[in-house]
Amino acid sequence: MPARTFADRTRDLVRDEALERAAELLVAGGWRGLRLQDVAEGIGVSRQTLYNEFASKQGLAAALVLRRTEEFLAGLEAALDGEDDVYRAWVEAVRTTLDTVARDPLLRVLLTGQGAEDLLPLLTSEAEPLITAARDRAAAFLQRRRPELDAATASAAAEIAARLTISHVVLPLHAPDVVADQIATAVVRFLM
Amino acid sequence: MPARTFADRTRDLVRDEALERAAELLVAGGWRGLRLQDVAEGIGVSRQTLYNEFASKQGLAAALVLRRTEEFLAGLEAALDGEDDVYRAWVEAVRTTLDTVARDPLLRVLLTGQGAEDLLPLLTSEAEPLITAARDRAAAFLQRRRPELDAATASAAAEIAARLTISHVVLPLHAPDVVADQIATAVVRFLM
DNA sequence: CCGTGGACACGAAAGCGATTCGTGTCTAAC
DNA sequence: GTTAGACACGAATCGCTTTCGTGTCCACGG
Repeated sequence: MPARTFADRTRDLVRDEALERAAELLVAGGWRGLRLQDVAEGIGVSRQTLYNEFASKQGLAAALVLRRTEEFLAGLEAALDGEDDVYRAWVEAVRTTLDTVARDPLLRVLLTGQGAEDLLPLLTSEAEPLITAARDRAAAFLQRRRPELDAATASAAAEIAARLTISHVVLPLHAPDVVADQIATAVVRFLM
Repeated sequence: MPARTFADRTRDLVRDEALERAAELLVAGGWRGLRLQDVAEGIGVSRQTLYNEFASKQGLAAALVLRRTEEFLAGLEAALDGEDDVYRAWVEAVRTTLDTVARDPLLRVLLTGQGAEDLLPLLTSEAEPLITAARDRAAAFLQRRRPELDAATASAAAEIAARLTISHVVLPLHAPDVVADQIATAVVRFLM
């Protein structure tokens, strides 16, 4: 049981607001345009406090990436678990992913690594892990629903879905509904 | 019957050598580092001759893209038609594509649009068409082999294969053989 | 005749100091 | 424990000059 003192709670509050504000400024002006001064002023603390909390600008970025990653994976898992049928579950997961990425440039960079000249310098070490993380969570979902599947098949199907989804983010040619149906169909048929 | 005069043949020879030399210099030094002067000296003609033949630096790039595209598509089609079984044909097509792209940076740019800051400024108008062209040729192959397929299904299967292949070019996680098997499997199962 | 080499204007890029800006650290004060 | 202020240091920016490459023209020569 965590002994959360008052100091702990204010600390978390600062982290929350700082990351939120940093995300806004980051997508607005890029990595280079992000100044710690602005983040501090934006939430009403001193610049020094941010250094106490995140150690450096890179540290803040790392915390930001960590948070967005977890949010995305949680949303993905919720979409998958929200439906009984595997096909419909996957349709929902793809659709929400497309939707989320469409309105969040930061997530797009984290997932695809596209147009990152100015956004997040740590994409090289974070873009690939996020994709494999998404694949692994989706594979786990598959094995939860279809316990008879072997791990390799589930992982392969999940990876196909992840790669196709990202591909359609990078190069959209069809409506999201059509894409979601195609990917979900490919997955269920791949599973025999 | 084309009346190919001597002038026509020397003209084609100049085009061939110029495009070949330009491709080398392009992948070596990028678009900005490519000087028409060097191309001309490299094949022993004057700079003016290149302008007579390609009109501009952009014109040379366009001709280069056109040629590489056709070479790639011809190789793809040859790989597909080289096998009787659809699964094995697709394994070969994916494998040769991965192989070709691995050793040709220019093709990689044309197919993926990755790392094109300096290579080919016309990727915006050429990268997407090449992908759809590959999809359409692969779909045509499918309908040749399985005449009972409707156009939409064949096109969808071909697009899935194209997108997956490109995805594995951009972010390779497995050995080419494994990838080729997975993609070919996905295609044949997608076709019921 | 068609290719060549030289000449040219024009805009883009490179080189180069002087200067501003932001990070990261420290300290005195509340 | 947070804050405002000061600081060094490296990176980015500015204004300027100079170089470079494109695209075009023309007189010459095999």
